[in-house]
Amino acid sequence: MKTKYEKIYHDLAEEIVCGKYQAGDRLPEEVKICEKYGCSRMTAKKAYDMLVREGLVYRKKGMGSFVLSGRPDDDLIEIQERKLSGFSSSPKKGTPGSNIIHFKLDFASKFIADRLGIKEKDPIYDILRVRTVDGRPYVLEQTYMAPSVIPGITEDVLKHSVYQYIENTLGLKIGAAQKTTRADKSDALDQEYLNLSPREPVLEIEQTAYLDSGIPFEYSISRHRYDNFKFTLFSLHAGD
Amino acid sequence: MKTKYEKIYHDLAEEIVCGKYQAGDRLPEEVKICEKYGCSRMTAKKAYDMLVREGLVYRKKGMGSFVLSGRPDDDLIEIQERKLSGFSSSPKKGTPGSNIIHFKLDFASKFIADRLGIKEKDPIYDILRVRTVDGRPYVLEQTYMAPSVIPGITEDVLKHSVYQYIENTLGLKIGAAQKTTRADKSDALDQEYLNLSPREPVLEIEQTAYLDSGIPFEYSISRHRYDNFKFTLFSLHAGD
DNA sequence: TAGTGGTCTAGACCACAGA
DNA sequence: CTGTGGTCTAGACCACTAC
Repeated sequence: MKTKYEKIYHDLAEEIVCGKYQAGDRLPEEVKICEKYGCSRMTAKKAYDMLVREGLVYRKKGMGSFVLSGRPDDDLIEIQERKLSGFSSSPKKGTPGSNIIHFKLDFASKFIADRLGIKEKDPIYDILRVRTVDGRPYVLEQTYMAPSVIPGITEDVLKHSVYQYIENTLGLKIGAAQKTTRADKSDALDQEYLNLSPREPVLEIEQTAYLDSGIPFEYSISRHRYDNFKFTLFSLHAGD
Repeated sequence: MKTKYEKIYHDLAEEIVCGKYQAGDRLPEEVKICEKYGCSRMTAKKAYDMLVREGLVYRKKGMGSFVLSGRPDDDLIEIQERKLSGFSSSPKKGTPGSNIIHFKLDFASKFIADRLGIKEKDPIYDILRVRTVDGRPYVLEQTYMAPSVIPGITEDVLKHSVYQYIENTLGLKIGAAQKTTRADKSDALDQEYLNLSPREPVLEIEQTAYLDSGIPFEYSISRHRYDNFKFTLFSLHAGD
């Protein structure tokens, strides 16, 4: 929590997700926030704007600030594109697991090299994993990373969290990601590892993730079982 | 273009997409923008922040502001979740069309009523359309809207743009949308109207769209052919 | 050291909603 | 009318980068 507006934002977000403020409730006006935190209105507004961008809060001139949805959930695994804790994937119930199918060092193809901003035949990590919930597979993940950018990946790191390794151990900051989503027929690999029949499709998410410095560090293709995965997004329509 | 920061944002975005600034180019520093537009640094920064959030620009302390990717495109129909012009769907080449399969007034089911914030059995528009490019179908769209919120929908409005009708004719402002994406097997309806075989899947996008006032005005389910549609998203990782 | 962006302030004026 | 949020300013200090 380095900045004031982050502190205010986190406090409010916390109070919303923890139910102190329910959907429809009115939030403190900016002036109240200013008094409480000893800040100017610009700073309070900046915090509120972040909440608005995430779809947690709705504000209207002359009326005030109100909590929007505590969205209903169902039993699908869900990625919510909210920034509360980065990319929050909520496996709901069940214990998550991860099986490494292969983890090797390889030479980059032109295609991969382009996406990672490295040269063809530069070394890359080539990782294929199946993620499971209660032992049942739900996603097949092919990941490529350049050791020149992210050194020291081990099976142990993969078993835990690559993102935590990058941020905590390497001290790098993750910046942004570009994602593309498609539906596709399942292929032999999908069918084997996700336990699908040939008629059953997958949801593919292709992602290039960037460090804070703008350097791409990961290119991945995730293929999800069609029947237990959804991808949720909240998007504002107009400019700030 | 009501506000200064919108004007600055639009000017810069225009210069980027039109190629005056290429990927990697350095953009004017804030002080230069301040001089050019007669504004304060806060205002210039606000415009730049919008560009950063959309993934068009990358900034770094002590270095400056730089254009990021003018992304490569392929021949898939693509929805890009950038706010340049709301939700921009780019059918690339070909002339888009829209066939209305049915357009009727009905009574809301509990499910639909919940999503549109109306009461069960309140009247709703029930619209089923196929969108085409060069006569070839690519998406089957089931849309529900409440006449109490969006009155006066006609086939003529549907032939053009519902969103333009809402903003220009009704003078309402569109605020935000919540979207959920899944893969699914195609059903008989999909197969008929999208010309799919039973083995071929669809990409389903479920959307609730809200007015600027927070009132939901549209609930829709779009089922896209799997082989010519993708959904692209740029997302920042951390707080502002 | 000079130049950049990141944060923050203490005001100001406006537009809008409600009593 | 008051209270709300939306915009905007003219400065300030800091952290970082490059030289």
